[in-house]
Amino acid sequence: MNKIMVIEDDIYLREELINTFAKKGYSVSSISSFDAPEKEILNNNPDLAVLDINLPGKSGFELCKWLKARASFPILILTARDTLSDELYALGLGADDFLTKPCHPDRLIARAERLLQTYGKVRNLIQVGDLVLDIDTYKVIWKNAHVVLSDTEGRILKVLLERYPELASKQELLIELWGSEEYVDENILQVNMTRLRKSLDSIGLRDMVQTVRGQGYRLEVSKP
Amino acid sequence: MNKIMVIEDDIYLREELINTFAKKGYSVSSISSFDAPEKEILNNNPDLAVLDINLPGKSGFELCKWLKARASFPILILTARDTLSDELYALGLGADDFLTKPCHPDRLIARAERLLQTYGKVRNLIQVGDLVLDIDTYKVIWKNAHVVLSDTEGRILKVLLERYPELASKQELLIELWGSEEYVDENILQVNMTRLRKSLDSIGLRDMVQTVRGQGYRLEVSKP
DNA sequence: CAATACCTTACATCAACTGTAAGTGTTTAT
DNA sequence: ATAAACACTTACAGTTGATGTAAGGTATTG
Repeated sequence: MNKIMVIEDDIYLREELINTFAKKGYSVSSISSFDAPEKEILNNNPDLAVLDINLPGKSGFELCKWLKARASFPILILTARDTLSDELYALGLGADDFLTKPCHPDRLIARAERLLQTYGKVRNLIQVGDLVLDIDTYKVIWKNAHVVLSDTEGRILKVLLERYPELASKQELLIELWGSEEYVDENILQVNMTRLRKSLDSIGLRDMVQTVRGQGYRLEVSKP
Repeated sequence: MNKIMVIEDDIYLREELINTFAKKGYSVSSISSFDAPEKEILNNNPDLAVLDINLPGKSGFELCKWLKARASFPILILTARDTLSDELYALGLGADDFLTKPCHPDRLIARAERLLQTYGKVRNLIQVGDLVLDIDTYKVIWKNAHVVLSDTEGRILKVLLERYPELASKQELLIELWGSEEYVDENILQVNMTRLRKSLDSIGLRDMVQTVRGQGYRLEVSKP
């Protein structure tokens, strides 16, 4: 069954939420510490996150934005802040739904299940800005165009997307793609960079892969 | 820009909705007759449908269910019926969001844009029951498993899914896949059926492709 | 039990992907 | 200005996976 992660600091509400989902048969986990919640959530790799806004430390808004840039599970915001501007802000950050407390358990369940169903179709996607990469098939979607990359091109783009907005060093790429940086001709990386750039060009993504002389490569993605 | 279709019988509200979306730069269309709205909507092929519930003739609920079985664009329900049971019913039918009138235009826009963004990633998918096929890459997703089919296998499955729940005749398949049914050895279809079945087996989809002796093949898909 | 329809496996051909090699272009430092 | 270092591009050949053909096996029907 699907894994749901509850990120809520009020202990009573948290237990109630866990109960609500557990009764429906979901495997539920929650945050044990709000010192570094990001890592804990990513490591848990849930199918859905239910997120409060008013948290100790990093706010739910920040967390939402941070997670959306890295992970591909849906985020449902559940908060007592019921103003329209909060809702608009959350949706703008990429939140997938926005419910206000108090919320009827049936509504919460129904909304959560809708998200799980929708995202069941889009598993294994990495999204950065307008760009989407399917890591099973290396299909790249951008605006209304798409192209299917070869295996090597796709693996390179995957590394670049995972490092974004940082650069990926030549060493990292050589190790990730060819197992070692020793005894591997750096030319193989250059050749495949050319190939990747050509493929991305074909759907209008010119100059997306930028060279950082002496260090590596970096993506330049226009924000949505 | 994205196409939005407004399905609302109250003429004043309809114009207001059209205006709201048009001002944001969307291409908006609406229903001209409620005699046979299904065909008109499908022909229009929008990126998003905004749907009222209380309509003359077929109700919005029925329409939602009918569309979800055939089309792949998101449906946002906008209605004056504000009970929880209405919302649960709509979400259960596959509606992607449920807003109640009166609704602030900014909220409507934000929710609509979120749906457009999410569904931008899932373009070119055929879904029947729990099964999803990406027609660009022929990736099949089922429950938590997936497999990428070869070109020929994928094209066969695509035809089978398009004909579902009817059968696809051998002639149809031969013509669609190899251009003609004359001078094409029927064995090539059998060979590739074996290959397709083997691939589907590998993710647990045993006996999904059924033979109808003397006629063709049919899918047996367990409903979600 | 024979005829028909369907299934399976092996094999050769073909196309796409990949790494190597060699040569060209660009940037940096002296 | 010029050489050295770094990066890019193109061509080529080996390898791999997909595809259609062929041949033989299995299942269903009357």
